[in-house]
Amino acid sequence: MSDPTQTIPFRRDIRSVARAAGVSVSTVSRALNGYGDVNADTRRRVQEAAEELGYRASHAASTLRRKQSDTVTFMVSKPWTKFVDPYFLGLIDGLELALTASGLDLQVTMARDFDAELSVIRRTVERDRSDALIFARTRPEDDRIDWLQERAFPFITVGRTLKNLHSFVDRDQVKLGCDAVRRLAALGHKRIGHLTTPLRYTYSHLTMQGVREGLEAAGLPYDPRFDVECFLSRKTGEEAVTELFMRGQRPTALICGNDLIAISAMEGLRRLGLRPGEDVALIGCDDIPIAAHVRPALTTFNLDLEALGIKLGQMMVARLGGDTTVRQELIEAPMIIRQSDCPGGEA
Amino acid sequence: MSDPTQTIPFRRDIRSVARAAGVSVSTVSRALNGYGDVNADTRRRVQEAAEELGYRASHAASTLRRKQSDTVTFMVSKPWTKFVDPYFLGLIDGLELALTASGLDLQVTMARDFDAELSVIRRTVERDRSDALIFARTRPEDDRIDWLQERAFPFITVGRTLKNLHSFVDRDQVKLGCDAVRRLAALGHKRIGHLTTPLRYTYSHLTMQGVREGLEAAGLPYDPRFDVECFLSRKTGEEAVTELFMRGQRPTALICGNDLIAISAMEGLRRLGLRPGEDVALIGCDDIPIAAHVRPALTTFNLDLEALGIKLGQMMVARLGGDTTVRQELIEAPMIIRQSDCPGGEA
DNA sequence: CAGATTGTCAAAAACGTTTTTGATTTGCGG
DNA sequence: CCGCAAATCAAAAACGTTTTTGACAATCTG
Repeated sequence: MSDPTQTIPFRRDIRSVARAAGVSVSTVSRALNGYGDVNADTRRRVQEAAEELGYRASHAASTLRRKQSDTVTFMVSKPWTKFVDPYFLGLIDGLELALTASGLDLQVTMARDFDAELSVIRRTVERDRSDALIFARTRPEDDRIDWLQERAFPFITVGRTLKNLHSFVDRDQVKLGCDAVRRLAALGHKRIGHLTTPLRYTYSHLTMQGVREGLEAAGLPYDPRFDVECFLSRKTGEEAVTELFMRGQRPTALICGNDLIAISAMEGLRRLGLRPGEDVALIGCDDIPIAAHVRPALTTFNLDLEALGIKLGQMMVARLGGDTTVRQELIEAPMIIRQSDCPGGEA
Repeated sequence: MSDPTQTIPFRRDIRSVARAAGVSVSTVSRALNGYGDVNADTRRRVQEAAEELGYRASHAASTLRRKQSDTVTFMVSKPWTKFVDPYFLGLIDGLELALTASGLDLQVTMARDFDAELSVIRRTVERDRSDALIFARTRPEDDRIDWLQERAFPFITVGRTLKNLHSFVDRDQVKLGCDAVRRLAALGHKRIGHLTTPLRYTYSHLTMQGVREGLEAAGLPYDPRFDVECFLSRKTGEEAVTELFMRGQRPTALICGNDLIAISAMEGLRRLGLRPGEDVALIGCDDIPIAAHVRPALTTFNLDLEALGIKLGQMMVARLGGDTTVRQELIEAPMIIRQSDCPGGEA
């Protein structure tokens, strides 16, 4: 049994405030929402009464009447809930900062699995729970985006699609892949493996594109047999490395789609009797906190996710403010050079 | 400019459905909400019409009328948004599973800093956005809980307080601390350091209590000089180790409040010329994904957070179903023995 | 067969806001 | 001193549901 020492059972609706302040209901509303035609003295009286009673407008009633909830929904998909993905948290941090600065609430909902994604979106949109949507993990062709565009519902994605025209923020994955190759090529590597993140996501394709461009720029041939797709849930970097070497490819360097793949790949290399960072160079991606602490310390790409989130939030504020121009923002990811990318490349 | 091929501008309110089905508004509501007094045939017709139109009841209107939102809010505090904390994600995963199974929506909001916590709670409660609250990182005396109890607003915490009587789920931290000491004592260690998580949280105190109980059970003296508080944002395990050894204490084993502290402490040991897992034993806590991959692989405590989340969700369902009995559930955390807890203890 | 009961539905009253409309006062120029 | 504009506010009409009330049949009971 809950046993509160002193409950507060008072009715805290707008009528009580009106009574307490000795004005009409409509005046209370105008006073609290900062409208013009209310006397400064009256406004003060109303504000005091509201404060006194601990009154705040019911969100449901306000939303119903105004037809907007001042709420933005961020949908997070399954892989992020299962694996610890730094992406998610830093991004939301910045996003929340930008949104609350403009009086918007951020609300996060989960999509348990692939199919749930669309149904979460439908629940949110059809029930009018939110003014706009944000989600990531975009795919080359993404039916979530088709659905939203059919209904002209505001949304911004983190990541691109290859089919639709829409606003997004994204990391410059192409440049990232290119930079990784350039770095390794400069260190003398000629056979560069690529352990990619799942290819169902657009960003994996863009990284691959960057890798290919980098190879071309370095005058190296592209051989698809040096690519292995890593599914975080099933095939770790360790297994990918094993597969790569079993296949007969013997890369002297590995570009890894993320840091967990890279760290796990180090394990795989050791199992094959190779020393990561000495016999085989590695470059990761994301710079998760542990990346600096593993041995050899991981060379990787950082990304200021909070900044990305802030930019995302500002774009959303503009969009909800009525600006419907499509904005597509790319962020550069600087390389953090540590120890895992060693020279190499003897035949 | 967004350029949807085919927008759907139709009004999708309950009136349209009523018109389409040739019945009254009230019948539509009763039919869709599964009430008894509606003919099976009529109900089918209504459901078809609703399906056809893509109708769902506006959440705001429904909430306003029913005075409940069928929504539970999980408030996540700053440290979780800044540091990658596996706690958060797995827990929410299970929680969401249990809640949606009962038709409740989970919604996550962020509290940017210490002060924001109460104001987030106030926004949620006073504006009636949610039927109940969940939050973690409880402190020995927690004014969030005072505030909620004053208002008799439903909530469940993850973690305990030392002052109030309320429902919670928690890990059995005392047993955990005790187990860690027992393990190390059995391995021959006599001088055991404790790098605790921040003491403003209750669970740190409970772990310390467990450690003390374990020492006593093992016949070892408790010396507070072997405790160092680690603030994740400022003092990593590395610095804590340095401080501990500089102080002149030379523990042969370290119990670390979480795995990041432990991994960072390994670094500190190496810097002092000591080999973690050989010269000094370490036990971490939480079993984050990387714990198995560092060298030496970290001995730590696992916790089935998804199970904890499910339990939490079920408690919440019961609470919102009208059951107001206080429930306090403790989960045991099994030790995962790897390599970092070596024998030791020679004087 | 009268009266009571049931089954099915429509009408209308909420829920707590915001916004429109219009009424009353006040200030002001002529 | 009179009409006109500006300032201030109250009344009332929404917003889209759910739930209560009650009306009308059809069915049963005695």
